Amino acid sequence: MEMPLRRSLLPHYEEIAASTSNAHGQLYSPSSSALIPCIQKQFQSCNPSECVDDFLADPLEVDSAQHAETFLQSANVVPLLLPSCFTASQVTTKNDDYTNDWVVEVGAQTLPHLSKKHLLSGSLILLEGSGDQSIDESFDKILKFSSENICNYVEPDELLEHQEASQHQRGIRRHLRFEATLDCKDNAAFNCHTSSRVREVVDHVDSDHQSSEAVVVDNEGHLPDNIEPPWDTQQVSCFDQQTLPCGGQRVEVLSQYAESSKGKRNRETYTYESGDFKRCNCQMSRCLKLYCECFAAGLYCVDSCACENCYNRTDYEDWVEDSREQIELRNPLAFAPTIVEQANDSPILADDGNWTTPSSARHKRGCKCKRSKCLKKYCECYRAKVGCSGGCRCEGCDNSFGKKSESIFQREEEWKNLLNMEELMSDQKGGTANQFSPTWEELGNTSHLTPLSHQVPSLILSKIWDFPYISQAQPQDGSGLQLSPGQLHWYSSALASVNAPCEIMGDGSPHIHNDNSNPANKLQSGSPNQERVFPPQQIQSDRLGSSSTAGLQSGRKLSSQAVSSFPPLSPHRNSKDRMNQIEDEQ
DNA sequence: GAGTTTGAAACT
DNA sequence: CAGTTTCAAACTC
Ligand SMILES: [Zn+2]
Ligand SMILES: [Zn+2]
Ligand SMILES: [Zn+2]
Ligand SMILES: [Zn+2]
Ligand SMILES: [Zn+2]
Ligand SMILES: [Zn+2]
Repeated sequence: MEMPLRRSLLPHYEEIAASTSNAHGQLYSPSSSALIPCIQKQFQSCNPSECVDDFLADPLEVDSAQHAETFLQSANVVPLLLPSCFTASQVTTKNDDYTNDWVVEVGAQTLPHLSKKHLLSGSLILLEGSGDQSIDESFDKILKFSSENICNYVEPDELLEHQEASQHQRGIRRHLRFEATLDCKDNAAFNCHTSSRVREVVDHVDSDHQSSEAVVVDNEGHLPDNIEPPWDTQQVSCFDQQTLPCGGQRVEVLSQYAESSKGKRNRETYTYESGDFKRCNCQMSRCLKLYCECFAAGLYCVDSCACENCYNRTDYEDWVEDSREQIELRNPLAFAPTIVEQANDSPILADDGNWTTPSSARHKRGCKCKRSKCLKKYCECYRAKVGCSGGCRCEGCDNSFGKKSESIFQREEEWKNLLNMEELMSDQKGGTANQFSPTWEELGNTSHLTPLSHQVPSLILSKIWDFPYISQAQPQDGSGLQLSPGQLHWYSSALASVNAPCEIMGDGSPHIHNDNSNPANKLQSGSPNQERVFPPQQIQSDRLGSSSTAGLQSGRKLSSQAVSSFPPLSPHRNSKDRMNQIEDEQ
């Protein structure tokens, strides 16, 4: 199916999303240079009802694989420049009011915790244009491609009913929504099949067409973030997994668990074929503490969350931000990636007779399990589907992904201990004997110590992969999730620095796990996983440099920031105060 | 769905 | 840093 191209110049649109998505629903992040020069070729708003009709009638029955392949070839672009960083709706362009330059933003207003100061120089660099004509053409193709999945629609912002908001943002907003989802089910990068799954469409009524201001709206609550696309690779992640055209109507994808009446209007429900979208269930934390898995993963809560008194919403972006900062004050690495992949360059002979290089991803902080034996999801290591490491303080570890005692880290520790002992021994030679000093005999049998391979940290997986629905062992595109600014930072800063990603086999488990409780497991069973592995030094340097990004310029507030209605912000209020204020509200 | 168990996060 | 409390998920029935 080839949807008509809806693209034209729309000078009255100040801001319009230029996201590029293929039929897999994945966002393609064009190689930098392309974006700016071509960005003025914008999308024409389609007739809303027509769009919706299209959308409902034929939800992206596109020959996606072929299309994507053709596109990629013709575009002559290397996928994976910015894999799985953001959703289509998180990429926006706008004309800077002052410089008249086109600005590309990745998720500034859509990423929940993201303010402009968090915009990474890396991603911006990637998106800044060079004027290269061939890339322009490529991007043209991208636009063409994505335009089939994109349309505008006008909707009155509910929040504009707030006086405060309307003072700042009169008139309508033009919203881009990419809120249907696609499955991608193939281990080949672009050999995917797609299917749309739209649960719920919420009608909104147009109003006030007078304003020329167009704001790409936040994507609060719009997508089944935790949809479990059976990505088999992260390689496909140049594309957003969840884009669909949806004009004139606001399409919300809501969980089967979501309350059907949250004051929203005119709901019309469609059902997904499958999927478990439920997420957090917080009651006391307001989803502003690490207790909340959404918050901890750097995601906004979604409608499928069953949380109460949730502040982890775009409406409360400032509180989210404050809470983040407060937590990072306590632990600067609180939102840092927690799963670190260390490439084990010692291939082992797998059951199938092939040589494989087992992953040695480990939890950075390690667990402290006492009763679960690291055999249940109580254990963070097990939950992340990684083995326990020397960093774990677990007791009676029986982690089936790798016991602490068996980990290369443990072996490394043992070797270190051994070497320390040797040093002690050599020191002793000229010194006084110590009854507690080990003897060479006490150094014992080292036969159980397997030789250490060169263990180079090669992949730092974002904490987002810890999220139950996005496990590291089932690598999938993180796009579509509303990443927090910090999350985006950790992630895309690493990605932005990548020069030549290499690949390793991604299934880190040397063991066979039949985790039927995880739908993603079912969907991806039997497919080889591949993960991107990034050069360690760059990641390291990026991470070290991460603390210096706070000084990045901040632009005008974006829609989601301006519509916060609870409670009014005091300009000089610090984080602690704000959090206390929240406490007081209770 | 209710109740229990668990270990991280938060707090002191 | 350690001990305690709080919290929400995982688990059990
Ligand atoms: Zn929550
Ligand atoms: Zn949530
Ligand atoms: Zn919440
Ligand atoms: Zn454990
Ligand atoms: Zn562990
Ligand atoms: Zn363990």
